[in-house]
Amino acid sequence: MGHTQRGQCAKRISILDAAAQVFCREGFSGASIDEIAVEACVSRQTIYNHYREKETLFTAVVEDVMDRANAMLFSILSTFPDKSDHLEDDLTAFAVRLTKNCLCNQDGKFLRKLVQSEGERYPHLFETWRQHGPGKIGTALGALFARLSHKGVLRIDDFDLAARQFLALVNADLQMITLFGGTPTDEQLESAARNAVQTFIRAYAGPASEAAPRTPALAVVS
Amino acid sequence: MGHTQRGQCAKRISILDAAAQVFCREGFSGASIDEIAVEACVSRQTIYNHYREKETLFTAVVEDVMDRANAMLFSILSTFPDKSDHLEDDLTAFAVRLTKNCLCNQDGKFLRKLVQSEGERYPHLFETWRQHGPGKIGTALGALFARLSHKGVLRIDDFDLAARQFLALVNADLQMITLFGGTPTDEQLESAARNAVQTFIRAYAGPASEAAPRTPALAVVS
DNA sequence: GTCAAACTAGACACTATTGTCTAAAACGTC
DNA sequence: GACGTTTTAGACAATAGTGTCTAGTTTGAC
Repeated sequence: MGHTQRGQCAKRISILDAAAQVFCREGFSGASIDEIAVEACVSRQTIYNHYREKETLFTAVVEDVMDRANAMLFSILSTFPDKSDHLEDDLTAFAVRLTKNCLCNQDGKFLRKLVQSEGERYPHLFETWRQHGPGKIGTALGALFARLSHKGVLRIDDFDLAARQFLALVNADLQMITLFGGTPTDEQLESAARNAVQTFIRAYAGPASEAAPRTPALAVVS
Repeated sequence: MGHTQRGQCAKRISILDAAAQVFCREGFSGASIDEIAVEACVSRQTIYNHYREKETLFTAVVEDVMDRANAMLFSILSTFPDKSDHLEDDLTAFAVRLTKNCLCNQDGKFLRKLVQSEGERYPHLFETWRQHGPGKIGTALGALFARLSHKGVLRIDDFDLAARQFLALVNADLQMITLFGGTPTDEQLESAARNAVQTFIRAYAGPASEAAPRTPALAVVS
């Protein structure tokens, strides 16, 4: 048993990579092993050697993409602006990083599409993703917003809610583009992020919810 | 040629209905004509009589759902609060109507899922939908927000942007639920709508954007 | 160079699906 | 009840895909 790790590993990666693309393009039923084999420059039998059957390959691909996506996600989360004198610019830059590297990249597209189309068929597979991915991002972002709130930079009651709304706002301008598999340009990313951050800051800046519950009359500039 | 409209029409509806469910559940490739026939309580040949082939049936189903969804959408849009002394409550109720009858119902689920999974394969089919559906809802909602803004109830610069953000905020709390095909409860709908409306009003209420212009250049649209 | 492991190419049985065809049955109208 | 239309059930060929098997080839470590 010589440790031919490099060769095997290269094939594995090649297979996973090709399978991800084909599954994403055609869905689970529409993807054929032959197609994946051709795209991976590998014989069909090799695929069956590594992964017993189509479903095994599929779950392996999903787990692989999930791991990469989560790693990237928390890597980006760690760049959340901790101290900043230009909150709008820093939050915008953060939002751009987040969208570009997590939400709009290859893996993000794959997960959005596959969760949507095959999520109901593989509940446990995607539920772990939901917990470790979008579930965690909410609370993690929430914790980061909590820091900003405690510093008085923002005035936030419900941190998790604010995090969800932040993400939703960032997606507001991108959804139409990303819906058909399109990739937004850098300008679109920038614009979407800035629009989102401006609205977010307007909603959560200034001393609110102290005297007056939530009705208007809030001075904006600090 | 007796006008047996009722019988034929009933079959057509039955087929379209069953096909929508099966296509939604299994995707285009995964759905089999036999399955649809069984679900529609109809022989397979009848399907081939009405729709020449699988693809014809699929486009017919999509167009059918699109029409229903658009009709419902504009029906709900017409209930946008025109005059209101309780803006938050009225906007919340509107958001609940919108989510319940358009975004989270059977047709909304179908369109979200199928646009995502088959959108790239049928560009023209879903592009018309994009223009007549979500494309129009943005501008239509934008026009309604413009009215509120001109009355001084809200202070909005970019109406279409505000509309997109309103929709995004409403979805913020629902995405996690609706992602796996789940249907939110009335309480969840209410809560999501209220959270969204409160944040939206906080961002767009009060005299803003006159003393401190937040950014010179926005409104980037390609 | 040897050797074992991995890879390849192709044939193979099996199943599922599409779309066609036919003859019988059901339906609705007159 | 007769008639035309629609529906049905089933057989049917054609195609495509899965997963297995085998025999031959490459690869990499020693």
